[in-house]
Amino acid sequence: MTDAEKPTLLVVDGHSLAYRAFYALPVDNFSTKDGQHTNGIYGFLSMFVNLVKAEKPTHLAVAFDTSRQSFRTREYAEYKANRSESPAEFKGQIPLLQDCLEAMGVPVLKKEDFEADDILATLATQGEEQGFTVLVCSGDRDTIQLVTEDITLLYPNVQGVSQLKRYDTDAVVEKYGLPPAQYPEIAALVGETSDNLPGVPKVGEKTAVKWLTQWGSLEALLDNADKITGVVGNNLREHLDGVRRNRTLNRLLRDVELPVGPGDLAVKPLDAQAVRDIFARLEFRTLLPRVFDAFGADAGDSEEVRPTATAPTPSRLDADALAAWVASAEGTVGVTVTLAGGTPAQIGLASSSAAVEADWTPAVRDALAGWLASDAPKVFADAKPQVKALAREGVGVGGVAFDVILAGWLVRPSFPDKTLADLVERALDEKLPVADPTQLVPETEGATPGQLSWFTRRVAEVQRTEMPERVAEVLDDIEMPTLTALADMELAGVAVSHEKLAGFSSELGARADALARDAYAAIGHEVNLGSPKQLQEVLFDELQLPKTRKTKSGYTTDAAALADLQESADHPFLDLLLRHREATKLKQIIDALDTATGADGRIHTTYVQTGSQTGRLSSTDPNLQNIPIRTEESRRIRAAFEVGEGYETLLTADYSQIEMRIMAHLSGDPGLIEAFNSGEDLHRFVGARVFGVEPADVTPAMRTKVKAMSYGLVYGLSAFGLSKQLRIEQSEAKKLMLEYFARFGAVRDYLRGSVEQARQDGYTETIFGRRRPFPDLTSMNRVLRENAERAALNAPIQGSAADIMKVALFRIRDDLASAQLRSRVLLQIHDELVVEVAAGEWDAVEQIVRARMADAAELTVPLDVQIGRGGDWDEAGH
DNA sequence: TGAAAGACGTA
DNA sequence: CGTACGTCTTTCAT
Repeated sequence: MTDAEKPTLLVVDGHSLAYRAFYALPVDNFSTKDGQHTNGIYGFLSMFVNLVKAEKPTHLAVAFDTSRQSFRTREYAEYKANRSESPAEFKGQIPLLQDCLEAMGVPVLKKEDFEADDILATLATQGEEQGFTVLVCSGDRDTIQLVTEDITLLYPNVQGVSQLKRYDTDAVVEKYGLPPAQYPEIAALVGETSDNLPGVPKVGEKTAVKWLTQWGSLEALLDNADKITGVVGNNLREHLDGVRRNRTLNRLLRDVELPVGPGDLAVKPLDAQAVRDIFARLEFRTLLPRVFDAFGADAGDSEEVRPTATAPTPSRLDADALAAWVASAEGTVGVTVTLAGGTPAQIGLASSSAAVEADWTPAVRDALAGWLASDAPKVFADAKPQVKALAREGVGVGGVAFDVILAGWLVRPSFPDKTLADLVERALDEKLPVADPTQLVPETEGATPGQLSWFTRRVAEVQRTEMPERVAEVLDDIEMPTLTALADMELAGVAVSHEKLAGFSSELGARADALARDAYAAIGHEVNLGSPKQLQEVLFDELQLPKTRKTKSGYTTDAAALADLQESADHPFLDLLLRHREATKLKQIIDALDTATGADGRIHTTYVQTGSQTGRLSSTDPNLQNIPIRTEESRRIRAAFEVGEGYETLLTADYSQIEMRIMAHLSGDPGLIEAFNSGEDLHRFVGARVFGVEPADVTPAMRTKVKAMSYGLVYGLSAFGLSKQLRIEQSEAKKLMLEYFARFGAVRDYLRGSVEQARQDGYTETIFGRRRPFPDLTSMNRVLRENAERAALNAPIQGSAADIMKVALFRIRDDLASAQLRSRVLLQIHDELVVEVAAGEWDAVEQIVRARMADAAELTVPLDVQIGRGGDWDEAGH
């Protein structure tokens, strides 16, 4: 039986987790109007539904203590005697919580004289024997002893219950240095304060582990207690009985007689009405949909019945049969590699007539590697993580012909479908079978990898026929090759200097503290400088400064507004606040980068190819597309991005003024085209035209104005906005715009015309044919319509720039590969690339980058590329 | 606990 | 009353 087929049993210690939730959530904020406290219930259920949603158990139970008394207190009266009576506010919540669970169809187990953990231990042990994958969720450390190959402990972090840490055998060994079964021996020596079980004085975890490792077991250690020297040896000898008692008490019972066994705990449908009723009583609203979602039930009101999609039952093939199958497969093959923590777990393949699948084993890998690497056309649902996982296994993937997630995004960039299940509903109007935990005898197993591939193929077929020709070209010619390039970049990562980051971080930390102290002094008391709400009180109530721009709940304290305030009514607090913000912001960014650095000393971001509505990429975990650059000091962060081991230097390449160049191309404006062909500085050229002077006589002030105007054009700037930014009268801004358009009239005509075109078509289009729908352009709501107009103005320009950069990116990658160069692209920041250059390859790489960026699109104006070189990103960025 | 709001970093 | 993003912190709901 494979893991995927094994049923999963989840057993939860309701008492300990609700208790933690009770202390994690402020009790005042969680009570019903008649005064019933609900924080423990809410916190527990919130954690619980997340757990069920994430782990999808097939069998489930929650255990509770019945009282403080148990066989342990009879054996040792002091057991847990140090615990203060749990507050009445908490106790009252337990029966209500049990009611909730019962309404949700979750078995609630308790047994007089035993603790919840004994029930967990019994069920976990039986479950393991009966072939379950068992998850134990408890806030009691003693449950560590239960962990085995098949039993994993989920243990809440220090604060609250939102984060659960997984303890499998490896994690326990890593943390304690001994196998899980021996954890109680450590605990017996060290003692457990919360259970009122004193340990051997002066013996902590370190000593306990050392002794147990040395003697092999607690028993052997105690037998040889006379051989331990020193004070700790004496202490041990004086506490032998205590240690034995601890060990007896912390042993969880695995044979508690229970009315049910694991097999009786199959997840069953929740009673929707009962859940609604009790949640209404507890005044839980947001929790309701989450519960229905986690338990796969329908909230009830509007049920659309869709047929459940069907697929052939995939054959499970061995490596040789798989190799034979792919060799004879015709047409595009659907491929699904299921992942477990970034490594392949199973693979499923589907042709038009059959589906096959297998666990991912070395034999399967070797059997399929050749076909995977070949040009044989393949279709995926979200290929990038799968391609990356295969790459880590040393398997290249070629022929990545279609990705249904990318295709779905191209057609509906505003509401990209995130999963294959979404697309099966949209494209096939069927429901993808999902493992339905609410059904006693599941009608539908979850779809297997082979079936997922089958559906992926079918979705792709429908998408292909429904996709406009030009959009299909964007997918084939831009997005698919980009996908592979991005996978390479993410795998490569970028090297960062921990030393540089750490040094800068502590510097900024000290500065932030000092600034905060000065700021408090300036107003005579402390205040949370990170709280806009508290700052408003200080600025507008205490200091009586003039009111700033309104926000939804008061007045803004953003940097621009504070700078304005400084002009009208300066107060020392303002400058200190601004500088504090700057220092803490930089520190945050630095610390985030530091923690994101992998064991290889590099940061591996994830590029979200469907992350924008315009065609741009986005970058997450961490976002490497918003690393500071504007201030001299912030560039020290860029200086921490360095060339990595085995490489010689970093190369940066960026398009200068690519959006204005696209504007020149799209509008065909002769003046703007001439500006770019003249080689003159753009803003100087434009300034000369607008103000009617020689280029040499364009003053810095004039240049600033036309520069703001040019950039603003791309965003749909108004006279109001322009006046605001340039801090000039609105009338002057209006005049500037009129002068600008008098000289560059085709630009205005283009912008107007493109919005009108979009209004008629319902979408905008980039130079390459990427579309973005704009239904709001015909809205009767003026705010909606005007917002859509500005976005529609911008979309073809920003989108065309994104298209061009993508083309450049994958061509550079391909050229570097075919020239057999080791150098590789690491980062893309919209109009900039960062390349890691190997020794001796600079000239070749620079030539490739320059050429591929410049010729990525054929415009009426040249694409200018700036190249920089240096040992770090800051140096290279000049 | 998790969603929303506010602030701010980039192109 | 300027487009496109992601992340962090605080506040608030419940």
